[in-house]
Amino acid sequence: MYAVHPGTVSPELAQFLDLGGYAWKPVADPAEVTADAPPEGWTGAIIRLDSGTGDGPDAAWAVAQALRESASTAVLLLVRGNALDELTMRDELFDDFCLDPFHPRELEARLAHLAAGSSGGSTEIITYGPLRINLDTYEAVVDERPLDLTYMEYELLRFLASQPGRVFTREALLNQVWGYEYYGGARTVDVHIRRLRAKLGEENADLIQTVRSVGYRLGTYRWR
Amino acid sequence: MYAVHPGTVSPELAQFLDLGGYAWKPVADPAEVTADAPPEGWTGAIIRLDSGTGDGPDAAWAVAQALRESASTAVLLLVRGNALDELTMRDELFDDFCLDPFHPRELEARLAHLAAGSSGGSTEIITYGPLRINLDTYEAVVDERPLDLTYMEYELLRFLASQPGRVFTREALLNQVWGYEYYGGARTVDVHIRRLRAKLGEENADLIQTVRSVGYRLGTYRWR
DNA sequence: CCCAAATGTGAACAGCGCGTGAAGCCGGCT
DNA sequence: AGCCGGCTTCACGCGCTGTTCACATTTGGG
Repeated sequence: MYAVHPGTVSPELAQFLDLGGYAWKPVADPAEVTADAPPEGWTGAIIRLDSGTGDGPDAAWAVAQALRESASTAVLLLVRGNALDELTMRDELFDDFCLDPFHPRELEARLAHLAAGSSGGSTEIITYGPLRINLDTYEAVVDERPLDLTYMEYELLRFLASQPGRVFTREALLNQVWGYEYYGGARTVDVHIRRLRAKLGEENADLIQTVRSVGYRLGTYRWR
Repeated sequence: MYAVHPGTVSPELAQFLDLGGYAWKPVADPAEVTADAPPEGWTGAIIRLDSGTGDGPDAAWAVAQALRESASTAVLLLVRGNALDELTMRDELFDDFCLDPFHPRELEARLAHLAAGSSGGSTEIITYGPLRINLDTYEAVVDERPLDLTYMEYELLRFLASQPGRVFTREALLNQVWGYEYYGGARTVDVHIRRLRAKLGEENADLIQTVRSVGYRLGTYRWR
């Protein structure tokens, strides 16, 4: 079930949705996002960003925000060419957009792509080089070889991979991975890094790099 | 630096990229994805999916896969309207697409959206002339060449680059970079400056200039 | 042109950070 | 209770890295 804003849907869009077999429901304002939400949640959302009519773009953005924040729904914007500037600095409020008037096949492809879930926003699988971390199943593989990680090792690797290349100090790692109330030696991090490297194998041990006097990072350019 | 496939770039795309100030490099095949990768990694990728010419779509998909898997680069496809069917079932190989021929403003918006989505954190980068310092990854590059700096060298360079052109006395550098409680000879600064110049290379050694009887500074009016 | 101060250069020393192996410690399972 | 896997801590040694010194070179002034 797709949420469509504004409440008054253009004939072209309505025809496209009906002919394509999409289930949809108009959503007029942010309150209806939660009130009219189907039990299984929104499949996605199509929001027309039209600066000329209705309540203006602010209402559209409000609906988009409500959808993203409350249910992490994939949001697709329909924008007229002259409203492209509206998109800047609001990248976090939508996943994709389509120029309006739209080509039915393009819009169809975009909806399919969003449904496939491969958009940049909330991914369940972190991939970096030969490394792959499945956040749902708590599994990590490197070079298609599954890693048998302990809890702390997994959490540490996942955190490092969440922002590849960025250097984290031992204190930062202790705070973020172990928890803010943790008080213990910083060398503990070293030992876990060592085990991780060992389990990554000699080939990919340099995936985790040491930045002397600073901390560790999940490598960038230097591997291979 | 964007990766652009195929190697023979259409005039329209080349013009768009050049006028927009995008740094880009053609990539002919998957092998070049890693071989020609810039030190800091690809910013993104633009791949034309054209079923009619060249090596066909398979080569394009291969390049896309290499970019996604090796460096988790954001991939944007340029597709002609009649090639939209190619996209189905390959959602995991690209992040976004744009119909070709494209509207420059739409492509620009899509690239901006991809850039905003891929960079999870707020990456702070100091740029000065050929020099670039990434504060998050503790990496420094000059002329696209990565510098292998030690901790003190990096801290010193970062401090000098924080206020380009300004002259710092040795005492000021010792206080700000080494720490207020530091007690040591002022000549220590000279040695680090020397090593920095050496690692910057003969071409860019004059990025750090000596102001006799005063101290050192990064760059002059020539840059900026 | 000479001298002195300032800076560049090369090398050696010493301290420290990090990797490593191994030993404690704690909770869960049989 | 006894064992075991996993997290933490400790001690040791190596290699990097910062610091220092002696000497060469440059700069600027008298």
